[in-house]
Amino acid sequence: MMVESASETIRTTPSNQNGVSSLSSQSDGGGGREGGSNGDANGEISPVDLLHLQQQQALQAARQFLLQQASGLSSPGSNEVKQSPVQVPVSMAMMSPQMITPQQMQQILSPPQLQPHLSPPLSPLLTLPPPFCKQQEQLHLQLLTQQQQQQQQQQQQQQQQQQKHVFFKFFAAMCPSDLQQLWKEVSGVPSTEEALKQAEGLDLSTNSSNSTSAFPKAASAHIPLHSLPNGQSHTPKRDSHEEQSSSHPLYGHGECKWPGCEALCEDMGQFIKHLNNEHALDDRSTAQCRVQMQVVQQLEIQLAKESERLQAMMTHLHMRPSEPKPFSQPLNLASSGSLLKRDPDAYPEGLPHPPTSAATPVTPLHTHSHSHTHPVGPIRRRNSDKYCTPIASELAQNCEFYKNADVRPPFTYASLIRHAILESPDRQLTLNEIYNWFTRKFAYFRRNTATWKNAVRHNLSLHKCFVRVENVKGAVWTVDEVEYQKRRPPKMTGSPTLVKNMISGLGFGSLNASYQAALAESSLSLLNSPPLVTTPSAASLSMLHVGHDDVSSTVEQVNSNGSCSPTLSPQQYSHPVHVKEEPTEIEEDSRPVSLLAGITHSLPLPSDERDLEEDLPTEELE
DNA sequence: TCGCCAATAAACACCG
DNA sequence: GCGGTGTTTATTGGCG
Repeated sequence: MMVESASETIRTTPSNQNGVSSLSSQSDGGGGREGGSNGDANGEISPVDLLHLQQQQALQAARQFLLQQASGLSSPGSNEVKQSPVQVPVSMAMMSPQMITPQQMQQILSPPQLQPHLSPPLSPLLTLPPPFCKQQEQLHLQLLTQQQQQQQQQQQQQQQQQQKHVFFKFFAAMCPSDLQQLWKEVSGVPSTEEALKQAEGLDLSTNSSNSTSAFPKAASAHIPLHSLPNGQSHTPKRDSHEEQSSSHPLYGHGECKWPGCEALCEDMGQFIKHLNNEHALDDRSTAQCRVQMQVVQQLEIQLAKESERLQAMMTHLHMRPSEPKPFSQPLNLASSGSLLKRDPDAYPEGLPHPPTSAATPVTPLHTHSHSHTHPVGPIRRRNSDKYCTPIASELAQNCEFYKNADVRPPFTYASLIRHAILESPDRQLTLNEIYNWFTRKFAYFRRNTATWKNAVRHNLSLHKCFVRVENVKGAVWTVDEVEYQKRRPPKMTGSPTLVKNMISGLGFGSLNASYQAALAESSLSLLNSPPLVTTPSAASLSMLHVGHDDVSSTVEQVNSNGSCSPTLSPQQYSHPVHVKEEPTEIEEDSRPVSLLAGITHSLPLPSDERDLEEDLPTEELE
């Protein structure tokens, strides 16, 4: 086979020690991504416009609904059972007919009709265990409680803007005008109608016109005692009143809860009369219901988004929605999967299980759809290769996760080795350094050392993309990027879907939309990275050498900047292997050198038997 | 079912 | 002799 002496494998290129390595520190997580798109949109709400008015009313109702849901006030109905609100999944709560009170709306939006509007990611939420629902519920509660406390204690406008930011973030899916309106109402900035009513002294809430209490009356009034975390006690003065009067979903606190109405009604009879008179089945009511439907739909969209995010998080944590695990428990992520059958000591006795992401501050973001299916724990398949997972971005986003969680990274050994080498300043590592990188970056590789080290050595020897170079200190391993890109090229041409993914996902300096979105969701400002391959040749090579995870490698060049470890500039990343230095060191700080040029530099290998079956696929360069 | 590929295990050689 | 390193082969299993 590949019987070649060590000297034959040594490939030396007169390269400088340009391991100068632009150690671009991880770009500070920008955040504020939503600031431009969502928060700044100025909702021009014309008070004259009936539609806008109705929308205002609907939004207010949505606010109240949200607060009700968050506070666990399940229903103001007479037979209301004060049970823990977390019993009801949020998605189900969203579907509560309270929201669409009029019967005609219930007819219009029967559950079967609503189903298509619910995106699939909702399903896991529906099956979420109560603890998880509790957590989400408590998140909402915390958000609300924090808002209330802060607003009650502090009057600083800056803080209000912060909360506004949070709120906008939460309702990122809603249109800006709606968001602004929602915030306006939630933050207590009265709308014209509210201001009018408050001026008339119709507001019975305790905060009435208190300028310091910007929190909406509905929020303070609807948060029950039992649902507050930490035993905080909100004692709304209306509790007794509420219990008495809350016998109709649209009636509470002595006033009509019809969106935007807030008409005072002494008792239920008066309310019923008011309801029949003012909110009869007419065009106006129907339009208001329509607006309310839109509000609900937007909330559902937001819920779907959040659910999708949740599912992605859970998927990344290898939590099956149908097989939920409490967050407090360490995720035995390596305890299932086919490979584990051959992994007898997945959790060796006495070996402390590294904390999982539940304990780590970093929430890993997994952007791969395949994560749903691939087995947890040790995996044989190289997901990164198959699904073009950007290893660098994955590692950049979840480096802390992998450091702490005993989770096998969804990458092949080859990908990891390559990443380790390319991540090094000199793009060359000794075997021991590769070992150290593995153990340093992945908690998973802190055990079974014999196994994976053997695998590393095996991969280093097996794959032609890894070049062993005799260095002064000994042997170091480098990456022949071209060889790496050339791995399994025929598969690509034969796989239309993959090709399609490549094309759609590649592009010069651009990531596909979903990936961008995923990145945008992350705390890393990866998109602030400099453009991709700068040199045309390199770009074309990266584009055309679309091997399995070539997209990943291309994307990696961008995302590596977001890595939590020393990273490489795109040029460096795509730079061909820069092997050991020669005595005749030629200053060749040719960062922008193309991959094509790199071929001539680092791939002489005329008699390299490792390249037997390989010839540079010229057709790929077309 | 088959082929490809990666992971795993193991054997062996070389070297300090 | 020992351990680290490197190479090679065989086997297994996932996946298209």
